[in-house]
Formats: sequence, structure tokens, C-alpha cells
Amino acid sequence: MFQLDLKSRESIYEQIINQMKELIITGILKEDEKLPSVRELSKILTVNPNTVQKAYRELERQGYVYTVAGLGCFAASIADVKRDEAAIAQLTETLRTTLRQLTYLGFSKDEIDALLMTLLQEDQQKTEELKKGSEHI
Amino acid sequence: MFQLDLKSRESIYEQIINQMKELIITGILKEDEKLPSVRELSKILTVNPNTVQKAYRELERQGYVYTVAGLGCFAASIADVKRDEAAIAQLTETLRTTLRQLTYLGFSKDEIDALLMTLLQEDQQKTEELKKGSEHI
DNA sequence: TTAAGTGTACCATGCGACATAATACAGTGT
DNA sequence: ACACTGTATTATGTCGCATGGTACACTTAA
Repeated sequence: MFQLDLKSRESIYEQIINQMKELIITGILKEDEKLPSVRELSKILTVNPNTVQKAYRELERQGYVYTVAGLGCFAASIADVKRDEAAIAQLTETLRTTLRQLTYLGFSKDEIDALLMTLLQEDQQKTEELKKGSEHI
Repeated sequence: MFQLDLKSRESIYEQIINQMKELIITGILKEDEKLPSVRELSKILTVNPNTVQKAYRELERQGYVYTVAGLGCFAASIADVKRDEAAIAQLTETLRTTLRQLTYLGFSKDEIDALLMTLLQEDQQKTEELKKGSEHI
């Protein structure tokens, strides 16, 4: 379910946040579906429960999940996240800094442009495959 | 010359690295032009000389500058910049997942395409402005 | 030769974010 | 009652970063 990179400069709880966001945004975790409990996920990932809790708390603060005391943590409505200005702004900022980094690495505009078109093409193809795959369910 | 943000999550030596790369790639620092000495820049930025040296060492490792003992640190030929494959792969992966998330958030290909072109335009404009700004020194 | 400036190499110290460990409390469901 | 859930707290250790200080070798100019 999760892929942690302990060597990453991204901290563990940040990785949990981002990967959980992905599961929610992509709909793999459907609305109101229960997330693994703090202790459960901590065992799966072999990390400290406090670390998982820190991630869950932040996910709730950002509106990706809601929690019920004694019950657990659940995926929030995607509608709350969709077209969420904060989420979009965050992604845009990520794109901006990434492009800048590529420029720092000596990439020309044309090179970056070509790379972006390739990636966008990949993304669209992936989307098409998902649609086709879901047709015969 | 430099703009440090002490509150940034980017460390000081990383900021020095990136801004120096910017100066070199934009041609503001021309080939074989001398960089401020370690001690000099440390006084300008009011940071520790060790911090500046750490940045310079990394810049040399990546091929952006070359150093001559006793003389100083000089801007290398942009052609000599070593393309860090690992860094490129990392950035590409970041782009890939970010595009994917935008798609999940309901963005169409055209919307993403437009956004990317805008950002790329911004990036290039920023580079151009830096070049122009350095003309009248 | 001397002095000042250059890069370079250490080592010790402090700080803050992160992760861990252990414990405790309150709410929910069986 | 019991076993789950989330939540909160405190203490401890680690690591990267930045600092302060010292030292050495090299180059250039006085």
C-alpha cells in the first residue's frame, strides 16, 4: 500500500501525507472509507504510532480525512478537495519550483517543453487506459 | 546580489547554490569570472564561512565552478555543467505525479497544457529579467 | 621575504526537526 | 468488561544545519 523511502529528504510523516492524499484524490480510497488505524499503519510501515498520528492530524487539518473519536479516520468527500484552491495552489507551486530546478540544471526552454509534452502525453494515455479498463466491469 | 530567506525550509547553503547556479546559467557570471571569495561572501550574507564553502564545494562537484588554490573560485563553462541524472530523474518523477494529481482533480489536458505553458513562460521571463537586470551594473 | 588574501580541512558546540519509546486518558462497539 | 479507536504528554536519541575557532598550503603584491 505504501512505499516509504527512509533516505528521502522528505520526512516520513510527509510521505505518508502525500501518498494518502494520492489514494484519496485518485479515488482508490473512496469517500467515507476507513483508513488504517494509527497503530495498524504504524505496524505495517514499522514506524512509530506518533509519526502516523502526526500525518493523520495534518490530513484532517487539510480536509482530506475526518476522524471520529473511538471509531477511526475516514476519507473525506473528494468534492471537498476537488477544485480546492489550496490544493491547486500547492500543485502549481510544486510545478513552478520543479521547472526552476530544471532550469538550474541547465535545461533549455525547448528541452523542458519537450519533457513536459512527453509526460503530459503519458498522463493522458494512462487516463485513457483507466477509462477503457473500467468499461467492462 | 543575493537574497537569503532564513525562514525557508531550503537551507542557506542550498539557497547559495541555487542562486549561484542562476547567475551562471543566465550568464550574469561569465565564464572564468571570479566569484566572491568564501570569506567575502560570508561577510556580505552575514553567514559562516563554512556555510559558503559548503556551497562552493558542491557547486564545483556539479561542474558549475572551478577553483584554483590561492586564487579563488571561478564560473565554469556552462557546457561543463554535469547533468545529475539522479536529480533529473527525481524532478521528472515529481512532475509526473504532480500532473497526475491535477488530472485527478479534474483538470483537462488543455487546462494542464495551458498552465504548464504559463509557468514555463514565467520561468523564462524570470531568467530574462535577471539577464537584463545585470546589464546596467 | 613578508604580508594579505585565497581555498581547504578540521573539531567542538548549539539548535531544531524528526522519529522513537512509553504511558495515559477518553470515546465506541461488541 | 474488553478490545478497539483517536488523542495527549513526556523523555530520549539522532541527524542535518549553522556557527565559531583554528590551522595549513597556495598565490599575489608590496
